[in-house]
Amino acid sequence: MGLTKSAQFTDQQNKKASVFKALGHPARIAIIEYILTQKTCICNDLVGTLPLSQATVSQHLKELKDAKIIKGTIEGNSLCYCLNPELLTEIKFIIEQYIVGIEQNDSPCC
Amino acid sequence: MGLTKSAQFTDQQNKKASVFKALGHPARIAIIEYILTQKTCICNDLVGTLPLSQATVSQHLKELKDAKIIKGTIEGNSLCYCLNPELLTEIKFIIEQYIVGIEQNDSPCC
DNA sequence: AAATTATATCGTAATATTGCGATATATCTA
DNA sequence: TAGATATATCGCAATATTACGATATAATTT
Repeated sequence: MGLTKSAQFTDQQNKKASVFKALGHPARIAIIEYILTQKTCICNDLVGTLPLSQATVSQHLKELKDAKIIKGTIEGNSLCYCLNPELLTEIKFIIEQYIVGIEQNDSPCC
Repeated sequence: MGLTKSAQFTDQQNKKASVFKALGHPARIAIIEYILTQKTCICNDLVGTLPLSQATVSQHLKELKDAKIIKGTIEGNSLCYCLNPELLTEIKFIIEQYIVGIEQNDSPCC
């Protein structure tokens, strides 16, 4: 057991879940919020900001990058990460659809 | 290791992360979407709908309930779960804040 | 009251995630 | 080119999550 039955759900459901999963760790929320405080992008001054080692920060960045929540460009001998507004907009739409769906239920019960 | 350093992040960051974490599993996305297809609330016809056992479905419902994404009321000898529009609206605000934050960066770089 | 139905919880096995030190890779600087 | 700097990846130990059968709880029906 312990193996998520991804094959049994739709691609859409798995895709949505993996984006939310990427947002589901405080370090990754902290990374997103740190990027927002910077006018330009970040490099690994994150390592100085977060209570985590360089290896761990790099791992979290990778997860955010894999989920396309952030994107990065090479900037000399360091990497420059930015938030991806397109993906955040998609997430917003998912949640909005859910809210609209609730409102359309003409007989709410709880 | 493997112990998330929650104490090192802000309450806000931990709270946001735990809501997203609750959304970060395809079964829980499927549960949310199933509730949306029903005019009234659900009980455990979910067990017939999802490829998971009753125990596992109940566990996922508990996580959604703990995160306040759904709320339930007793309905005879079964439980009736509904989505919580307030919480979904909060999630929408979090994402919107991030999007606004990006837009206010006058020198985007990626 | 006994059987049925609906749901929750316990215990357990398996997989996944988190975190870090060590090491690899790649660019920049002297 | 050698050393410094920035980042990624490997390998491992520890904790967390997922899933399920068995069992508990509680209301409903017969």
